[in-house]
Amino acid sequence: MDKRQEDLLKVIVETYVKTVKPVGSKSLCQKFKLSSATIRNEMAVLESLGYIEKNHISSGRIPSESGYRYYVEHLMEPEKLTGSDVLKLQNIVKNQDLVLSDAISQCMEIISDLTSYASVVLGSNAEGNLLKQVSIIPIDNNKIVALVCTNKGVVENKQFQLEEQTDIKELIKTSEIINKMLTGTPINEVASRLEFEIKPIIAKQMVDYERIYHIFYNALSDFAMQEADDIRVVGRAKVLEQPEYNDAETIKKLAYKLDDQKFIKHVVNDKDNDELKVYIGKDSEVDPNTTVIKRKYDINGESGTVAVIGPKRMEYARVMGLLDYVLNEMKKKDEK
Amino acid sequence: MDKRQEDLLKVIVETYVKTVKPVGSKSLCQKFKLSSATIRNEMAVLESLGYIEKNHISSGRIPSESGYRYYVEHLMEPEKLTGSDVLKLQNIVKNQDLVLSDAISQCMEIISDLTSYASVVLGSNAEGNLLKQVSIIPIDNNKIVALVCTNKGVVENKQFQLEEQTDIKELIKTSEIINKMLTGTPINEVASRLEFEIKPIIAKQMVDYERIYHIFYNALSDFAMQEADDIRVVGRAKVLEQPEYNDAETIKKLAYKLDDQKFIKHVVNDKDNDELKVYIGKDSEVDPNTTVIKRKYDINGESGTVAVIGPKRMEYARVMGLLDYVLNEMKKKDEK
DNA sequence: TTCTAGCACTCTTCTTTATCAAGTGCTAAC
DNA sequence: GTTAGCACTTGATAAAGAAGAGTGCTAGAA
Repeated sequence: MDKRQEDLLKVIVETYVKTVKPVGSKSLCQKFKLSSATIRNEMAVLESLGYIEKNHISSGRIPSESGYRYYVEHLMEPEKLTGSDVLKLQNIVKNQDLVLSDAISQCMEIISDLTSYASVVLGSNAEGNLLKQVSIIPIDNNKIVALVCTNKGVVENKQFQLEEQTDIKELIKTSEIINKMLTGTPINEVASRLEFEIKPIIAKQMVDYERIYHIFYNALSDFAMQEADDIRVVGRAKVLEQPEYNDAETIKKLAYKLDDQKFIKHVVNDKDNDELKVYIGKDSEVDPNTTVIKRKYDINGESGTVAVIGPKRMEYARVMGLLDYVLNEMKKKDEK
Repeated sequence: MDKRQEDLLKVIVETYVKTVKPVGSKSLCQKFKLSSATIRNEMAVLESLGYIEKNHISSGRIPSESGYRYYVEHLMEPEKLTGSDVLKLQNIVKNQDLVLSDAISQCMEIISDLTSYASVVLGSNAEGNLLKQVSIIPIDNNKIVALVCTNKGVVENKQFQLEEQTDIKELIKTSEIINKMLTGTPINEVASRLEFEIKPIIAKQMVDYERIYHIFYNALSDFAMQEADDIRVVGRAKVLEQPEYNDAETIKKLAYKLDDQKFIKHVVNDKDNDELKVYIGKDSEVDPNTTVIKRKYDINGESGTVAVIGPKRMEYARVMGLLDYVLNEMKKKDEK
């Protein structure tokens, strides 16, 4: 591909992204100061290379998946944000109260708003977390809340109904034992240490130890199952408005997938460990017309993943720019 | 309306609910042992009363909104559950660990699954809750988690980034003061008492009291704003599969509304204080083809609202039966 | 070589037209 | 009060035609 062909591909992608209409040769004459015939010839080359395709024999061209990929990898660069975009994000970036994970969540909400794509925030997996503290808060005579907090500040709470014979004092005592012995334990090992180290101890001291064990086991096991890492999807409904989703069946399927947390987690999760990954079309596993842009971050030990889900015909440069901006600002903020 | 007309309306509603096709006079001959002409005459009466309508001059009849309403109020009664439905719900009902609110949430998930409608659980509004306890958990030198727990076991947690000069000991001390002085305060009054009672005290004792006040104010104000009462919508995507939603525009709009928590909260909230309320069609505010069945519960002081959102052509009797069953079982369980 | 004008061809989209089946309302007779 | 019969309306479906956009290819110009 020579320079002119690359230029042509770039213009085709960007035009199609804007107009959502197949790009014809005539419409590009002006821009290239060439006749439509010449452009048609060049287009034929791009088509034979697999970068563009046509819906039917006499339609304009649209970028193929590899066309988009080539565009993302070679032709595009992250767009500088506009003033108003910066303004909207600044509110959050400047807010000193916000902990990293919350700040990122809120920024991703804004990004979803700005772009009309869906955004995903996958909190740092609890896997690496260490147990910080468990607490029992008595609500009334037969109800308690068990709280579990990790060293990264992830909190899980669960209510339990007690039976008559269970003594709240014993529960609290057990929580103290756990805090003394298990603080600092990786969260996914807690359940087994609970069984083999804590259970024997309380078995000697307490009447209703089975039940007490059961409660802590339950409160802690959510983490072990990794259900605790919270995934948040924003803008599910907004992305459906994109014009390529114009068929009832497609929309239903897409809505279904976007609503399925497990699936989204799978899509966004560590299929690859790259810092930046763009899954275009079929690669997205979401829908042949959909792209997922995924970025991992690791700022001062706190790591996680953010992603944007939109049509294949996505404003790649803009989204990249937005993500760059947010993660850079976060890094800056952390360094201060 | 005489008995025969009521029967006819009932059959029309139930047939239409099953088939999603306008009901013609011929198809009812067998069931009523009458000629189609007679049925047509009776249908004309029902139509003049506004209970059924036709799409166009020569189509079969479909129930109108008031037709459905009449059906719900006079012709239908809650359906007894099938064995398999009971079986699926029993798993949750029998689980002694589950606190009421969790049990109800999980039952509503099952109901959404069984019916393919969306279900909503609106946790008891935090408005009536009283402050039980606030805690500060230090995560590391400059990060803490602030926990707020109410007398009904609702827990809210929020992370805060500390600045250098803020002393964690002072934060913890403040939390103790709050616990001593404000426990039992209605949650929506906490913010103002914090300002007028706590702030003056800590102002005397602590250097960085402004910042400390700010943290607690923030942690507590979510409740005051009533964002804390958690609403959960399940089956958002599933309900879109209903055959009446076959137009891309309609589906998008519906998806949009179901994804909007504020809107759903508005729909399900106390427009009326009735224990059971059925909003049919336009009354639902969701979509002219949609019905919302809403039930409030108050079991042992814990109150909340559950709702089912489905097509206007809903299996009313079944949904009513399911809701009856769940709430009755919960009540029984509580009495034990 | 490289570019361009011209033309036949293909395919989509939109509109028009015709036909079919379902179901109604009405009348007259049972 | 019920029914048979018939004219009529409407939506849905398919077929046919016209318009428009855009292509590929050929032959000639720069």
